[in-house]
Amino acid sequence: METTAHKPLDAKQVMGLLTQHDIQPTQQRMQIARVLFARDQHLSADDVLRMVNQDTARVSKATVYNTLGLFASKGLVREVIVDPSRVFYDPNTKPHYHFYNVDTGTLTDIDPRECSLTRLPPPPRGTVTDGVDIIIRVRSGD
Amino acid sequence: METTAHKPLDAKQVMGLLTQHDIQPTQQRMQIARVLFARDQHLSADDVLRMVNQDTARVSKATVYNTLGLFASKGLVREVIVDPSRVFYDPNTKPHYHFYNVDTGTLTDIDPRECSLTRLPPPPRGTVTDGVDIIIRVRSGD
DNA sequence: CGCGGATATAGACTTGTTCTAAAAGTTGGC
DNA sequence: GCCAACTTTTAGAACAAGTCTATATCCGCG
Repeated sequence: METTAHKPLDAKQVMGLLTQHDIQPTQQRMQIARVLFARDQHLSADDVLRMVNQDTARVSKATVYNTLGLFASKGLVREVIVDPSRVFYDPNTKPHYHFYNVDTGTLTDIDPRECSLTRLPPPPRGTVTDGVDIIIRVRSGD
Repeated sequence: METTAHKPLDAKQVMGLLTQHDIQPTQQRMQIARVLFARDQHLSADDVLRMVNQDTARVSKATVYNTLGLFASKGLVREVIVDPSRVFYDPNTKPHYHFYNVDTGTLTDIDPRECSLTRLPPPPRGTVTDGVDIIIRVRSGD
């Protein structure tokens, strides 16, 4: 059901990803990238902080936030804003959309071929399009 | 460019709106609704708090938040989640989509007839669709 | 080695939002 | 009209995601 099935990446591959995106590979950036790209998933900053620190390694909260922001600005990951209480980071930067389960807080990818969005309106005067998000909000029958 | 051009409503009409949506009309709910429905606009809770209190009237922060949540749950207004730093409330509950200018923080409505979204994928097993959001993020050429 | 710029860090801080416990308002029965 | 039960409002404390600040650490280069 996922758009792409990432395989866990080794150190060399993660480093490649960073340098390709103009990001100096440092210890903590590698660790964070490793967590993000371990699989297709949608993690909050807090998730990343916890996962990165669950074994010995120490990465500070500030660094996690800085790094996720950096990754997003360099196009390494995509920020997904569906829940006012936290931002999700999506390692899949190819065009695709999302289901968001408001009861469980779960995000699921939608392959862009599964929905046809044609004929977008032109952006307002003096602006340029930056991205298109489609979010289908769903509920578990509660 | 707006989907619907609301005309400012008088007290009687605002009360009608509330009762039609199963909401006990109280003083403060009326005031908040009056601000929201004064025109087609996208206000944050904070905007509403300020506007409701700018003249004599006093409505507490807690009440503004409670009331906006109540209105949203009763379908009187729509919550628009595009910015992690605040939720917007949209008095237009008809299906429509949004431009979001990430530089200015401005929301603009998109008439659904301006973009054709056909063929939505079915919601994941055990879930029902709650709503579809389309957000076109734009930047002012900075 | 040791300098300088980039990066990381702890912890204080900010800010939107929620919670809590108490006060005020509303309603219906008598 | 008056009381009891319920709903709504309130001030302010609490909370949590995210940001800021000032200091420390790292790292490449001469």
